[in-house]
Amino acid sequence: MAKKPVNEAGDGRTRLISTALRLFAEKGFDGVTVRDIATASDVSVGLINHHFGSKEGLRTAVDDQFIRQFEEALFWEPKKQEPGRATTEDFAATVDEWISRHQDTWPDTANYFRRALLEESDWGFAIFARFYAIVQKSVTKMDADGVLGAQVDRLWLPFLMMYLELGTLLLDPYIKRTIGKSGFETDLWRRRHRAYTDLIRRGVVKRAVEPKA
Amino acid sequence: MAKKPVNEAGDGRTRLISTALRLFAEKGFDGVTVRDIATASDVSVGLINHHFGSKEGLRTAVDDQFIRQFEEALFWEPKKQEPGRATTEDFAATVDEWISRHQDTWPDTANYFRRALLEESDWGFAIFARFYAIVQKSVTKMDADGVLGAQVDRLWLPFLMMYLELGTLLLDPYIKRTIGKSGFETDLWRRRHRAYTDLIRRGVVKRAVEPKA
DNA sequence: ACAGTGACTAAACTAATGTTCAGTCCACAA
DNA sequence: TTGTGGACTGAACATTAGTTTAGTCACTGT
Repeated sequence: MAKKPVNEAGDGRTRLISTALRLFAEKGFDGVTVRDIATASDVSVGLINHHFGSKEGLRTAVDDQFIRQFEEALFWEPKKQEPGRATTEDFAATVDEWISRHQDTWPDTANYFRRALLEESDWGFAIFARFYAIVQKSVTKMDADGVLGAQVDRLWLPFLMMYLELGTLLLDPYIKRTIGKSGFETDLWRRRHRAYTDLIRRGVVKRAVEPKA
Repeated sequence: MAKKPVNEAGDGRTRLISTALRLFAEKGFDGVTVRDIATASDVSVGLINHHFGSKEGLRTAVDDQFIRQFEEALFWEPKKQEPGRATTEDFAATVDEWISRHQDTWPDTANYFRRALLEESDWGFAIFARFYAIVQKSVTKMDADGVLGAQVDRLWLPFLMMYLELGTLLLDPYIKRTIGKSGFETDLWRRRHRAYTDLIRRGVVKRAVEPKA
């Protein structure tokens, strides 16, 4: 080999972070050894501690990069809305758009997120809280606009909506094994989107105000 | 201590399994050492290998017991139904009943299940598949009874229903941190049940056939 | 040219973790 | 009483995995 002129995928530090993200996503933090990561990144073990102090430090760096990647979607704010129109769709649409823009790295991202949520990391909660605030706000808005039925449980609705929104993220491996393809494949994902909004709207919106089919 | 007359909680083997279930649920398989388990079970390390051959063997034994516990709910079959009545409720009701009957061990059960899904174990998939079959059947039945709207996506509906059903199971730690109490607390769980069935029915059932509020 | 800085390596180190094994104790059958 | 078997112990063992460190190399500023 030549003189190791900063690998095609960046320097050691960069490669370590992106490789670790992928491996953590695949096998979980405890399921990967520092040697695995080093080998896959084509660097020596020592470099991990050189750059990040410890394996835990590497995890932090990975988390940071992950969150930075996600910020865009996370700090989304609802734009001006025409009253009477369900704003939940805007949120879903933003997420969809974000996903399609990151399609190449999406599988890793999804898996990493899945594990973070299930491992109950602090930043996993931060992301959850952020999601919750958005959905919650959207529900409040709908309520203020008078499109929510009287019987609707204002406490549970946001959570149920999050279940529907996060369900594919958390359970996609099982979707895949059940129907043979990922729920994130473009056509399926689009269908899911329609099914989801239809379920929400027709279940939640008062019949009198219900939009034309 | 006397002569170690089979601890109040059964013999070593029994205690190891139930303790391991709890610890695995709390910290994950990799997050617990055999010494942790042995100490908490008040036996020596060696006993684990004596009975189960390896830590992995212990996991298998724990899985077996867990599945056996779950069998009742898993092998539930819908009873005779009055047509026109949404059978999804029957399933949800069965699950609710099962949970209330196992209320004492429920937190561990929920956590263990959560982790199993995350780890994509084969039996985790088996349980998922079983759930899916039940919900799927229920949907087919509703369709045959003509209570499903024409626009409803027959492929996604079962999954969306599972999301709603499993959501609290998977995300309860976050619910707890968000509203201060577990979604499984009796009153909240009951409210969730109502919110869920209401969301499903009014979103899914044709308006013409919709049951009296 | 020279010292310094920082990325990077590879072997050595250390703590931990799963496993093995020789041996104890007790129940039960011959 | 003897002895056989299984539950159980705990120290020793082997391996693994994270960390430390001495040292190389290339580049930078003086």
